[in-house]
Amino acid sequence: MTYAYKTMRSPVGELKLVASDKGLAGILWEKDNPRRVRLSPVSEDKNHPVLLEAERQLHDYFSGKRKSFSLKLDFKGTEFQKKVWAALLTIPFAETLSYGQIAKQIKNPKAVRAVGAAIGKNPISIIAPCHRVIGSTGKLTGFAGGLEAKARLLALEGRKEIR
Amino acid sequence: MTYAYKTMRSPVGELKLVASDKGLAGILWEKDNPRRVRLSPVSEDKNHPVLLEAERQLHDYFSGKRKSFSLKLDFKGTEFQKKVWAALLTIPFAETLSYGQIAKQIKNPKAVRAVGAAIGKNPISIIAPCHRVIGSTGKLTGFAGGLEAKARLLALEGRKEIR
DNA sequence: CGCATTCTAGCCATTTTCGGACATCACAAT
DNA sequence: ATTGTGATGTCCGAAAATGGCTAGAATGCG
Repeated sequence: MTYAYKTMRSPVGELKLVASDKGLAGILWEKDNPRRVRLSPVSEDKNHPVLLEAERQLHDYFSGKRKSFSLKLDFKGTEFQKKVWAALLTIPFAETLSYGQIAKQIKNPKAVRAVGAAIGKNPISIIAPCHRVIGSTGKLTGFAGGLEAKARLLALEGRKEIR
Repeated sequence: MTYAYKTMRSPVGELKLVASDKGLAGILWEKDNPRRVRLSPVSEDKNHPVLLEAERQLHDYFSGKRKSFSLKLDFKGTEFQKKVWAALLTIPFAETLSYGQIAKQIKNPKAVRAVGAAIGKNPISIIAPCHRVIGSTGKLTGFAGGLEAKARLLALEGRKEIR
């Protein structure tokens, strides 16, 4: 199976959208480490319907016209990771949770570091809002797209925990 | 990708023939350990052209009417293993070689045990004649289908190194 | 001695195992 | 305030174990 992809510009740099035959499978950063998220083989398809729709919704999001997404998503990962990523989808626009709160939510309160690792491998950035997960102390800790981008996204949503 | 399979009776027990879209990929023994050769997922297809042809040639072989096979083979394995299995194909009907001789033939004369291990994982038994490889002392040593079957095959080819 | 059998130490690709490192955090002990 | 600890899933590298072996040495027996 081969993934279709397409790139787009955004306020947080170039994004690479990736789709499988089941839905959107990835939103990757320009300088994303290829071993962070493994989606291959890929081939470019600038007219893929899922990718075009994703691009449209993202544009709306970046211009402030959209606060939630409606797309078929196809998460590739382990059971544990899928649970974590599903939890991300429940965080509303402009709100934040800590890694520990996510751990509790998936009924595995001690798996805090594991949650961190799983979020670090979130394939569908932005739509699965890993940027809304911050340290329990309020620090931004880490972000695949760079902490700058994390702060930028939160600012876009009206929060100012930028340090 | 899914493999097609079909079973057949033979003088050395029931055989399971497996084909990929590129050719014959396996001939497995009835009580073959599933982790010896990994070909999955599979689904039964009693009319698969490659499998039917393989079955025909095997029948001829067992009834003494055929001394060599002519089929497209699709070996799944590492580079090293493929080299070893390719060497097997060069052993003529009714002849035998030792593991050390195979090692020499693939220009890796010291990789004797590695050759043993690779032959132990030969996916296409009988057609890739692992039964024609015996210890340097003449002993039959090992065989995935059981030493009995090994002796049987060699006897069928007119040799009598049965101990 | 001569010959057969047993032991031993190398050899090498693959598989299995093990130990850290991680986008953490609550709690306890300095 | 700062530092240490344990709990957790996944990945990755390194290290160890595992074989369908074998040549040569050691051993045992007439």
